[in-house]
Amino acid sequence: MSPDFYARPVLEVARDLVGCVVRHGEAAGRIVETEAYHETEPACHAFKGLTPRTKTLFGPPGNAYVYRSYGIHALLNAVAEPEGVGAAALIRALEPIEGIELMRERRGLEPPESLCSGPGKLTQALAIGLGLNDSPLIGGPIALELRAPDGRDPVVVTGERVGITRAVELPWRFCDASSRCVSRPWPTAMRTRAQRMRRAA
DNA sequence: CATGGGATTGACT
DNA sequence: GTCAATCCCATGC
Repeated sequence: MSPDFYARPVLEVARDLVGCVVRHGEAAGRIVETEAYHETEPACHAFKGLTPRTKTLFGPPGNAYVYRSYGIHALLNAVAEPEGVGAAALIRALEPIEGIELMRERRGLEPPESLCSGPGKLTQALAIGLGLNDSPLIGGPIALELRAPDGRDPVVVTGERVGITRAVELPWRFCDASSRCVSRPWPTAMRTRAQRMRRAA
């Protein structure tokens, strides 16, 4: 993954990350869900400007932005857009590929589709903590690989972002409709698809 | 210095 | 469906 990949509009980065692989140590997973955040809209931490917390967001593209959510969970983002623009793609769900037993130990016994089906779940499964904030995604402890080795193409659908109270109408969520590991609630496009399959069954 | 609010999750009614 | 857990940081006095 080259630095140029991240120095692009965050909507493109978020969309193109679906189908890529995140690796930390012995655990790896295929990205099946992302969301885009940009300084020009109020749901983004960078909306308020440069503070100690948002310093990473305004820094070089291709770094990890890891922050604590609800006092409990660490959430993983990839910083996007040129340096000086506050934007990042939130990685919200993975399909486990490698180190599944390790993920089970870290999360407690779980069916594989529940190990990484949420932004707080996947950081726990991959042992990604706040100490990795601002670390590079190229040549750093967290690695992002361009496409899953199985060559499977994601079926990318968009939807509204989850868990926010402002700018809720923006369709800046990207999901792989062919995966069962996407977090709830599923976007309308996927629910429709599931209903069709249920009717057919 | 005190307060309030989350880019969530899991347990429970 | 509801709700608590838990902590960093932004804001205001």
